[in-house]
Amino acid sequence: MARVSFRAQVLQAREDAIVDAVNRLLAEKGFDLMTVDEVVADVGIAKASLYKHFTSKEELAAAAMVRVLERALAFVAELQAKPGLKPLEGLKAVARWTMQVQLAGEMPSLPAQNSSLRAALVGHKVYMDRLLTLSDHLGEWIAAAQAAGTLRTSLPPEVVLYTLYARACDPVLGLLKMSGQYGHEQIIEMLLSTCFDGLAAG
Amino acid sequence: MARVSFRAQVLQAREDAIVDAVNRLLAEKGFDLMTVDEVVADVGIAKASLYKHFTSKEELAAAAMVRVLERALAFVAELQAKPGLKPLEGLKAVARWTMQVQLAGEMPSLPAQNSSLRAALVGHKVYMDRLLTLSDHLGEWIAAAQAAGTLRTSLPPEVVLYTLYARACDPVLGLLKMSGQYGHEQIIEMLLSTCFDGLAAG
DNA sequence: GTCTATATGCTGATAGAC
DNA sequence: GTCTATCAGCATATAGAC
Repeated sequence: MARVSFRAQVLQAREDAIVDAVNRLLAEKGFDLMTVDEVVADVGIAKASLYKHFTSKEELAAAAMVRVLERALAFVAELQAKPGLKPLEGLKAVARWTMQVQLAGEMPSLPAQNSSLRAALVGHKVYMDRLLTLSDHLGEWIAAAQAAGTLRTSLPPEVVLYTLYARACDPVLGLLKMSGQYGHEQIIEMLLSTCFDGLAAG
Repeated sequence: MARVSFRAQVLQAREDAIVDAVNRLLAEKGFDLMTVDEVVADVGIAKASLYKHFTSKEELAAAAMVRVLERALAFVAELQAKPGLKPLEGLKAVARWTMQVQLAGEMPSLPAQNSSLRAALVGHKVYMDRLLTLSDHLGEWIAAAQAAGTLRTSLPPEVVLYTLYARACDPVLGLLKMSGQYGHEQIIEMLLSTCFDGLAAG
């Protein structure tokens, strides 16, 4: 195990604080409306200092996304350690987890079609690695669930995967939360139900 | 019928051209990335002229949304004129229509959580009127479908309504379109299927 | 109402001293 | 690496001549 100097630990802590702030602001206002000035004001450092750690606003967003993806990967690993877990249950658990993160105000929201950000993200090696790794794990569950007959085989795995990812930024969740009529657990169960069982009567 | 002067017609045509450009740019880049300069460059007028018609960028977005909502209302009216249309079929037809508009690149995309825009929209009388009118019509179909047993009664009507509205800005559609593996009609049928029948096997 | 020219503020990003 | 001070550019919105 490599020794880590005290100085390096302080730097790491500062970077963590930056990513914390970025993550919260991204969840709150989204990428376009988040400004670097807000980030530095939140962390309590000078803007030039931030740019020593991260070279652009896009890289800030990528760092926040990487951290969320790694949390997701950790959650998936936890699930996979359970023996006898059915693939469909794994998929539902992940969908539930993304909604919990969203309700906690910890899910960064990136514009679906921002060109500058998309370009930066697809060119970001760590981000792409985490995203593809997660997709691989979910893809295995999807294939297994389809083989087990618990997931509809008429849908291409890709469509299932995208549909699950979309639950992480579903505006319906925000609307229901804002209405104040339902508890968090209730919202999650209803959205899980619409996602897996659909709107139509069985 | 009121007589309309030639001058007024020209002004109306110009406003239509402005809303055309706004609608396209909103669909293409979204509200935050759309600039008023692009709009006026697209229409071929001076910026000050645009601000004689619309007093702010938010009002431009509202005008585009009003036009889309009125197109939706016209579509609903068309459907309601058909005798014997089942409520569930009406809801599916509307969902299909929103996806077609989206695939045609004609669906304005507004940020879900932009504060300045949201405030302007909820304070915009015409926009709110059209939105509530449409919600009323869809709400009737939802109630009728639940009464007829074709729509799950375990879901509050509000949740169904929001879920349908969310199909109009579903990122899954854009991802599938970008992948290039599926035709437009195929994409729509798959997403309709996930929406109404769910992901799980029946 | 339309135009040219401009006001005003804020953005992401840097220079250079310490 | 951190800071203060600042840059250059672009955003929305407006003044004032015609």
